[in-house]
Amino acid sequence: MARVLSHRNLPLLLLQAREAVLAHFRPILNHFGLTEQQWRVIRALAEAGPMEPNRIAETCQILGPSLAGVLARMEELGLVARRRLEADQRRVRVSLTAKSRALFAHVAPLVEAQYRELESAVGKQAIAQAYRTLDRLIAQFGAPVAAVALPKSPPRAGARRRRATRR
Amino acid sequence: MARVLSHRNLPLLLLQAREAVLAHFRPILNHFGLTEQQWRVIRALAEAGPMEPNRIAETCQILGPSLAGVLARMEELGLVARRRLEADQRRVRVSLTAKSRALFAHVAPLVEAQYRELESAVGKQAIAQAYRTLDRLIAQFGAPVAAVALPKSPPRAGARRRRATRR
DNA sequence: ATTAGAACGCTAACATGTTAACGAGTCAAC
DNA sequence: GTTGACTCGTTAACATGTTAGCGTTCTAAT
Repeated sequence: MARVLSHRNLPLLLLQAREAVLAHFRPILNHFGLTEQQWRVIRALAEAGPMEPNRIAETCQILGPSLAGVLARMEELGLVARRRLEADQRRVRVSLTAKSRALFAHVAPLVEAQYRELESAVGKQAIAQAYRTLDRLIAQFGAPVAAVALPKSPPRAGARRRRATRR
Repeated sequence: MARVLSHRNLPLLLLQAREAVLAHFRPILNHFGLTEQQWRVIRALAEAGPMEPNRIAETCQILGPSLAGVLARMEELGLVARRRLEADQRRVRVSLTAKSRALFAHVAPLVEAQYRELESAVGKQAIAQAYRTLDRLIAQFGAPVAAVALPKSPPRAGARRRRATRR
């Protein structure tokens, strides 16, 4: 658990914290053959009901293009169902299946139990404190902040590869 | 900035917080053609001097296999140099080049400036508070915690694909 | 009725994350 | 001196993250 460089490097510190927390839950998900993202999607749909991809994306913090693949594989595995909306053919409704609902019923209690395990080891109010701090951080950093001015012709590390036009 | 599901979901909250913070720095790195990981590596080497891959990995929170690719591309771009240690031919010493040192000299002040911008917008002690909370979180969750018992034959979402032996 | 924009989900191309396993090098026991 | 366990960096195979751009559908202005 090396922690050099963490000061004046908030993103890295958040990454390390996330890893430290997630390490306690990863074994559960692996045991059920679920990826972390699949579990986020299942959990979101189980708690909030059927949703459209863009809502899932922002809820689960997964970008659209990633989500397309995640949902495709989950559909393949029979974990979600996708159908176009009658009213608007662009939009899609994603819902859980019987299989994923059953899976959720198995996994959720274990995740909750692990949570309580951590709470009792770390202290309930320490975790509550973390929630408060993070909530505030997100709210404050979400508001617009002035961006530093960037030089016009910077020394670039690597030229961005050009995209091949598809056809 | 949707924030449903965040409660009783600490990993997701940390992910959202990280994204909220990083959003303010990503434009700088993109401007210089750097990926987030490349910047972490350059910063680490600039601050701590030459290192071996396993040290870089734990410092930058990048897993070994990912780092192998990151370093290979960075070497290709002339951002790092790799050489085997004389004493132990398994080990490697990674160091910055003149090019990446120059790049660091350009980028670091901008990152610092953006940091100060955020501090003045959010409040210095709010950020200090975040550091304290995250440090404690990492320390406490890093310590061993009892793991919940897992069922023997779980309903698996997807069978893990078998690995093809290479030869 | 037609058409320019915008919304939505998606594909494309590449970089990275994750787990397993490999291959070369080291070192200690025999 | 061989052997066998171990370390280190890496490759392999697949899932996901990231940015650009495409194609269809919808909407609104003409």
